[in-house]
Amino acid sequence: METTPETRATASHDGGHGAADVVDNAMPCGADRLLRMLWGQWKTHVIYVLGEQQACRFGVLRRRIAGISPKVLTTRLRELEADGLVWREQDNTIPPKVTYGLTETGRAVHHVLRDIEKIEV
Amino acid sequence: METTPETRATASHDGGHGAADVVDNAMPCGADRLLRMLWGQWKTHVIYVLGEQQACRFGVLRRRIAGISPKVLTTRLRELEADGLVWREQDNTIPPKVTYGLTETGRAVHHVLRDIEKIEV
DNA sequence: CGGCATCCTTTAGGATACTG
DNA sequence: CAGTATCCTAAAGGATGCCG
Repeated sequence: METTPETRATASHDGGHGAADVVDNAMPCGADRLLRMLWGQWKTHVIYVLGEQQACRFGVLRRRIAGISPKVLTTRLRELEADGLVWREQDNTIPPKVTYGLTETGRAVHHVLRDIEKIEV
Repeated sequence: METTPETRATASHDGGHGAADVVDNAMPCGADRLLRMLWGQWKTHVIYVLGEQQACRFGVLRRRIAGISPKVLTTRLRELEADGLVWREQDNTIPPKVTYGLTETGRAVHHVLRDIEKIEV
């Protein structure tokens, strides 16, 4: 799902008969792409925690998100980094020190998260 | 995942030693709940299409969302309805006629969807 | 400390066929 | 028309354990 970005809207060959009910492929839904960056069990929590401070180390992040396993946290962070929502800074020392934070886009997302929170359900 | 709402934050027993790094269980993240309503492959598309008009019949909806199967569309609609984002009106006639639309909350979501779309990535 | 690697279980998503 | 029912595959998610 994450690996194949455009698996849909591939049905434009059309049998050849006159198309009147041809599907509306001009689906706007740019929000879909961004929302997809927020799918997955812990994404919002990561954004939240990172949004509360300027930067955060891996271990701290992990402790602040109760119940997440290191593997999953790493995966989430890599996804968010690949999507340009999170930056990562690594010290190649022993012991290693890796710091994470939100990018500008990440902060924008953090902001809409706060808006979403306000919706009464 | 949808069926077990609070599987996390269950680690408050604490060994007994002074707790300084005790996890921050007061995770706010109310956005998480709403965002979760938007997970799943076609949710945003449904909200979008329904948001463009006042109401929409099942078949129309299905044709406007290229590639979705009836089963999946039904599932998505049931989920959105259960979450209070979509209403459903059924005529028990033959042939049946079922109409869907956004609730007030659904419209609020549709609105933030438009905001999210504006985020530059 | 901050990860990868490996394995496994659960869940989501979809194709197809049938029905009130 | 608007769904169910059944079956199947692909991902996501998570529990270890090892390594630089």
